[in-house]
Amino acid sequence: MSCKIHAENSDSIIERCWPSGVKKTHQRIDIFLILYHSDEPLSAAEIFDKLNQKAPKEKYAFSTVYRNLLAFEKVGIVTKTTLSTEDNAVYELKKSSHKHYAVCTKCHRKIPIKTCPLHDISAAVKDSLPGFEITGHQLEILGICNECKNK
Amino acid sequence: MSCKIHAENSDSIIERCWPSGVKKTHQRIDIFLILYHSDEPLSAAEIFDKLNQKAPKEKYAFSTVYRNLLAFEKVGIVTKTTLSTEDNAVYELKKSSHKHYAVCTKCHRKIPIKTCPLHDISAAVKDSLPGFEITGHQLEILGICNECKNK
DNA sequence: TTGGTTGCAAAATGTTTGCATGACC
DNA sequence: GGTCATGCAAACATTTTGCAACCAA
Repeated sequence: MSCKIHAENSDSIIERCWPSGVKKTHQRIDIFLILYHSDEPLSAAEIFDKLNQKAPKEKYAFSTVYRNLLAFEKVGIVTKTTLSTEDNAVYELKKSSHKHYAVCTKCHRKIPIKTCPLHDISAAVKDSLPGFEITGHQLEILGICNECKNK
Repeated sequence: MSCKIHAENSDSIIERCWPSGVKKTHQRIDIFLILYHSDEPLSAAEIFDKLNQKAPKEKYAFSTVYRNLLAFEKVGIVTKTTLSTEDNAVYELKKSSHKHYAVCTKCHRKIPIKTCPLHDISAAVKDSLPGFEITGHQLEILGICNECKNK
């Protein structure tokens, strides 16, 4: 899944990225790595599926997934959002630079957008919202992706 | 609720705005008027509550709300979205110019933003998404509203 | 009159919680 | 060894569906 030429092994990713104050369990580590290697936000169900397809012998509970996503969110390394095309929540690791997605309204594919077109917009918005302290924003571009268009 | 100086009465709103091909029932009309007079997107539960507080003698079923919101969506006069701060879907009438909201992350107040800062951004985004046909976008500004800040 | 719409109840999702067992430090 | 995390099951919330009675055209 990783796009790096020299794939970093899981141990060193964990060593480098693990949040302090969070006990390591193999379930947590597995969930973290799935998020780490995904280039799009995942639903709890998608994470659950990936867990079980990676290690069918292991047992994972749905509640474990939810509880750990919440735990990660609390220590600030995971963001929970809801895309406007879906009814359920999706989760992703907070990256140094935040991300936006182009969402295909047909296949629901989520394509990360490299640039954030909003950095200098905040000021303009600020004028129309006196007193409102902007802490962030969420942007989705909706449309039909290349693959769906050619069907 | 209406901000107009000469409040338009319900009958003429319905006569002017009712979508063709949709049978009129008093439940549908009530739901439509609630959406019409709201300046923020509403959840199915909020619409249901408003229905029953407006006319406590009448009976409305939750399923009626959902079915009619879907019916309105199908004929293209209602938009269903999910705000990133909430888990459930919200609905609003499509207005001639679409709207964005500033969402307070504390009280979840939704403040409509007058301008859409994205019209000329689409082009810039288009470059980074070859083949992706942009049909729309969804933007939320997150932050703390004036009221919450002064608590 | 007749087909679409409603209310009710039940099912289907998605998410959260209680509790006893089990694993990490 | 004590504490916190897990699995399981049950609770909960939101949304969808089946069906008989009902209403608008």
